[in-house]
Amino acid sequence: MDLSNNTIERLCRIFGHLGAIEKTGVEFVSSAELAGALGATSYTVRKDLSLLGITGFTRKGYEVSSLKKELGSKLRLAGRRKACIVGLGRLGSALLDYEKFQEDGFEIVAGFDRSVNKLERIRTHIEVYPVGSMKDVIKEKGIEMGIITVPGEHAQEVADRLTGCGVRGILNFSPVEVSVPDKVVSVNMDFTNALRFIAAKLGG
Amino acid sequence: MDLSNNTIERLCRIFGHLGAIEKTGVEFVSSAELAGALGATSYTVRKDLSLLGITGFTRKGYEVSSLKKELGSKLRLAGRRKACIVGLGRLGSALLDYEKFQEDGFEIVAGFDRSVNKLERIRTHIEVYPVGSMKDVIKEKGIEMGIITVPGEHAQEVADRLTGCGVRGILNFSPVEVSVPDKVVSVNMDFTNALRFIAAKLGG
DNA sequence: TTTTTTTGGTGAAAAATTTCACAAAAATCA
DNA sequence: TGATTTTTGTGAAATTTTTCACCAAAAAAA
Ligand SMILES: NC(=O)c1ccc[n+]([C@@H]2O[C@H](COP(=O)([O-])OP(=O)(O)OC[C@H]3O[C@@H](n4cnc5c(N)ncnc54)[C@H](O)[C@@H]3O)[C@@H](O)[C@H]2O)c1
Ligand SMILES: NC(=O)c1ccc[n+]([C@@H]2O[C@H](COP(=O)([O-])OP(=O)(O)OC[C@H]3O[C@@H](n4cnc5c(N)ncnc54)[C@H](O)[C@@H]3O)[C@@H](O)[C@H]2O)c1
Repeated sequence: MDLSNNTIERLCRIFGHLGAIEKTGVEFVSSAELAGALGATSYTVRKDLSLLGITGFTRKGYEVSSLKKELGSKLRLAGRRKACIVGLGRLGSALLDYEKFQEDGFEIVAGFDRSVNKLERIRTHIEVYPVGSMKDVIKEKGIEMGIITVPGEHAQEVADRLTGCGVRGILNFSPVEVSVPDKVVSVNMDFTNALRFIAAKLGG
Repeated sequence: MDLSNNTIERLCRIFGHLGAIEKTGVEFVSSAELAGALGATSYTVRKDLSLLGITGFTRKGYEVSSLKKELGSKLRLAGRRKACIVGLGRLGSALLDYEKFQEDGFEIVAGFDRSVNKLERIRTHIEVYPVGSMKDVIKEKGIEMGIITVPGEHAQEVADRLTGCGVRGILNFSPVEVSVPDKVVSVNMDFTNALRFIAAKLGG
């Protein structure tokens, strides 16, 4: 099964949205409702789901809890994944303590910084380490994903280090696009570029 | 001229990358180099630029400074834009003091929170206000863009308020997709979904 | 000077993605 | 019961996006 990035992204959002629906106690959701919450069309939602072999019920829609379960297992979002954060400045330390990642199965189990000063000062219940111990900590804790929150100048160097330690997924918050080996999945979240995009769409 | 979102997004990234090249003093850049830095192909870069009527020089590429200038004016990224942040918690207050937005022409000129406590405690040189004064402040300062960093439950309400005050661009950091009037541009940055996407791509 | 190489520009082809159209199934209604 | 409505599932059509092929221009090399 070979899903496009667009499809994967939408399915992940559906998965997230199902969590919210679940809390309301609603049992069934139609493709049109999902589409509305996603900014997509009902066709697209149905097609995306059918690509995974997921089917709903005529005249009822999809059963919320079983859809969530199926998506979770088909997209491998059900298990727990361990992640670390490199760069414990303003942004990195905010992320370090964001409890909601836990709820979604993402466990931030370590923070790294090259400044001993930062490490000493930081107040968190998550263990923090100097970058030197990255290899050991990542191996030992079985960390799969790395979050980069260092200045752009150091982003590539950190990405190299992370992939060198066996990390296969990278979420990069620096404005510099990092290049990674083929097998590694990397996503860039460039806030400034998001603002540029908005400005460009606004025009005038 | 009707550019696709993909094209606009790439052009914005090129614009950002040109800033970095400019600092190195390099005068010309080829479509292949830009493509490399972007994770695109040289065809796409050339086509994107040509859609804007931007042309380069045979055997030299594009002149960095004039390309930046042209992109800036064609995409309206050259001027200064004023933005505000609503929700001054962990993330919002980190964004409030992120100086680099300034360098790119985005001026964060106000912060809003509904908690008086937060407002009193926050240490920043940017003016902060209770949400009640949003309308006045936005009008008075000419704020065009709003950044939402409140909990998901309040995101839609804040988006409504912002658009009600005339804000036309929204960058939403909450995990809840907000719906806005047609004329308003909104971008969602859902970190958890980015992690989900990575996890789904990783598989196993 | 002539040839070769590099790089951009662009219409056409190919590929990918989205939308559509409609059959089928089930709930609702008359 | 039988007609009607609603909603899924999906192959086909339409649209969009990307890639390709190849020409022209200019620099470099011969
Ligand atoms: N803070 C924001 O609101 C914000 C907004 C948009 C983008 N960003 C981006 O996020 C990244 C982090 O921003 P920030 O404001 O938190 O920066 P910051 O300067 O506050 O923190 C950066 C941290 O990274 C550490 N560091 C630097 N080089 C390192 C290395 N090689 N290995 C390990 N640690 C290293 C520093 O010691 C510091 O603690 C930057 O790339 C920035 O552009 C931040
Ligand atoms: N902190 C993170 O690292 C992080 C990571 C991922 C996503 N997010 C998302 O970003 C958003 C902010 O996260 P946070 O951790 O900074 O939250 P937070 O709880 O620290 O801060 C939220 C702030 O919003 C204010 N607020 C609440 N309702 C409001 C309203 N209606 N109008 C104005 N202000 C209001 C609160 O007073 C508070 O100061 C959330 O949606 C969260 O899911 C945060």
